Amino acid sequence: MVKITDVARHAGVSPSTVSYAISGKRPISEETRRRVEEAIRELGYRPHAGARALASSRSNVLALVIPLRAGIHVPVVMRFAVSVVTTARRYDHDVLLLTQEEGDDGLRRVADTALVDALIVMDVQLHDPRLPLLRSLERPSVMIGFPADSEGLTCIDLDFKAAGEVCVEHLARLGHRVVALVGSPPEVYVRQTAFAQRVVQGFTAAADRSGLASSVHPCEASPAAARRVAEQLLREQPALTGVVVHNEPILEPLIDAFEQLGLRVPGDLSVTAICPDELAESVRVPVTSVALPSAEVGEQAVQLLMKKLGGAAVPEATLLPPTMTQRASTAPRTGP
Amino acid sequence: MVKITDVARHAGVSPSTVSYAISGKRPISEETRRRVEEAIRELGYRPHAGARALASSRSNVLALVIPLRAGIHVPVVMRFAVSVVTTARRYDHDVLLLTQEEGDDGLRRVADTALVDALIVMDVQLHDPRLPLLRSLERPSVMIGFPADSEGLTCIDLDFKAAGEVCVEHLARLGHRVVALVGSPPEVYVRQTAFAQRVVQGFTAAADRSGLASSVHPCEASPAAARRVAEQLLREQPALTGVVVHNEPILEPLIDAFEQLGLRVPGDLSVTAICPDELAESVRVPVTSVALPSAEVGEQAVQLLMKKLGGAAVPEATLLPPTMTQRASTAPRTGP
DNA sequence: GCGTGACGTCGAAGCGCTTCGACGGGCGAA
DNA sequence: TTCGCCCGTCGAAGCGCTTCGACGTCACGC
Repeated sequence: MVKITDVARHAGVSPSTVSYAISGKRPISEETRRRVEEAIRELGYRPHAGARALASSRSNVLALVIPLRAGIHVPVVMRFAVSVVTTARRYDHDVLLLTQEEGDDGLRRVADTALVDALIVMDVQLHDPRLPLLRSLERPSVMIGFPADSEGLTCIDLDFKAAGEVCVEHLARLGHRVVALVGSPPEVYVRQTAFAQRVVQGFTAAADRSGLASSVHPCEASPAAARRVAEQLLREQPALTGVVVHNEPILEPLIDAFEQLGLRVPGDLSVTAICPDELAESVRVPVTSVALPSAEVGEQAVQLLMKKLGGAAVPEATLLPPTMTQRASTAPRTGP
Repeated sequence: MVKITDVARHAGVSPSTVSYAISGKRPISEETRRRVEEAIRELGYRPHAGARALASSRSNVLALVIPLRAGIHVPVVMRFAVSVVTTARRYDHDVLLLTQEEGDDGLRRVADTALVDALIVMDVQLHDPRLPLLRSLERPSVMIGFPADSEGLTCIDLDFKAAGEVCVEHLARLGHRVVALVGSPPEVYVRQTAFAQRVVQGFTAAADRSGLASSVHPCEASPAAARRVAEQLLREQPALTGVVVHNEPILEPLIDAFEQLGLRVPGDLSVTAICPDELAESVRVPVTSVALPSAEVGEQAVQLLMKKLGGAAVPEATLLPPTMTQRASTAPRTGP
């Protein structure tokens, strides 16, 4: 293994000079820097991560805790993770993967052993049991999603309330008067994941504001459940012409179900969704949707963390504004 | 930060004794071990990962390179990753997440800086550009999938050839005489990912052995493409009664397409698939399938790596035998 | 009774890097 | 001309841990 002293000798300088040439933490003459860089290249020098971490008390590694529970949409998690890794690399950091399963112990372990400098936690619940730990940890963290009380924490997510509103407002603008929200599986509400409830809030508030008749329906992530909900909606709200879907796996099955029940999309029924663009585009009838900006959330989460590591203050809450893309699944209301 | 000297003082022993008590690398009296453990608990001691890595030249971290290209099925990758993390934890290791995108440089970086002790590489191609690097690296690695030449490497995967054979043999046993394979998207074959070709080999070989008429059809991962393939099959092989599907996203759309073309599954057409059990079970007609054992592959990959890190020899190739689960999509051939 | 090991513990020497204080030389200001 | 200061570099002191050799003790066998 080639070490910093080898580089120093080869470049005719001291090890500390090599270190400063690499880190830029002290001024180094152009000439010396050149010689050092050349020596590094010629010898193929790579600083030892452990030694670095020990001496500088910075590991340049971030922890990412991913969820693995029922009701989460895997591709979204994956995109998010990839975006975190990619962004972290831009800041010369790596990413350690933890599973939700490890829980508090896992977080404490990687933080206390100085394996990581900071943490990113996904799938935050309203009363997430990890909150006290994250508050007490000496290392900065960012949460994806919002707990009930975000005091002293840093959170980021799509503004799901606004997303729900945007969907309703779009439908209202098209003249629809009776709308329904088909939401996430019941367990998602039961465990009080904030984003699901926020959508409901936004949906309901906007419907009330616009004077629309509305209803909310949690739904299992199976085609059969989708069909049941479709039938129920038609039975209970025969005047229904607008639907908002916040449940990735059943988006397509639900549209199928409506069509099989004799409703054309968007002819008889307009559908909007809150889901990744990728999914919205791949449905048979491309769906007007509010995008789930996983890549952007991941990128910003890392940037927030970098700021905190740099000692800067960051806002406690970052809500990404929803952006709606109009596709083929919505149209002005026809008929009476 | 509480360090090993604090623990030593508190327990009335020397730091080296604490170290040995923790690692068990030298015999320690029961009494001393007890005192040390108590001191650790009372002080909340956590060994500093960097210091450990520096002194022992072991970071206890594994690198996992995940693919992000088109044509791969995200949930499978995710399950695999989770199983790697979980298994690694059982061996007191953590997992660093790298993306394919980082390429050779990324691998070399984490290996050369001693950030990781060993590497797991997914989505290996027949002539994977990373092979020379992995061979030359001083750190052990395991590949998920098989390159054309696995000399000097350690590879593990489902035995896809056998999987293809098992599917055909199952259909043959049910009396089917004309079969087709609907495979992965063309790009998967173009870039010569071994597993896709292996399935074709097994499928073809078994069909020939059993004297079945057979054909092979790569297929894009879209419902529209599935429908086109279904139509084409009916046109070109009107006597077709058995289909093997090796393409997760279109499994359900393909069955839908067949049924819309007037073929009942399994009445008129038997369908088997190579896919995760989870998917096979969630289709409207549960599909007889060979499981994609991502969790098992991940677990065994880590175990292989641990053996290599322990200095033990491991087989170059590990092929997991396919296991078929019979479900509702296959039935004996009826008619003439 | 003494040599021989095994056992349990200690002290010291690093592992490879960062960082702090110091120092010489050059330059501008007084 | 001299003082002070900044620039560029060096040396040394750790960072917190593991590991190696050494040493004292005890039990055992001859």
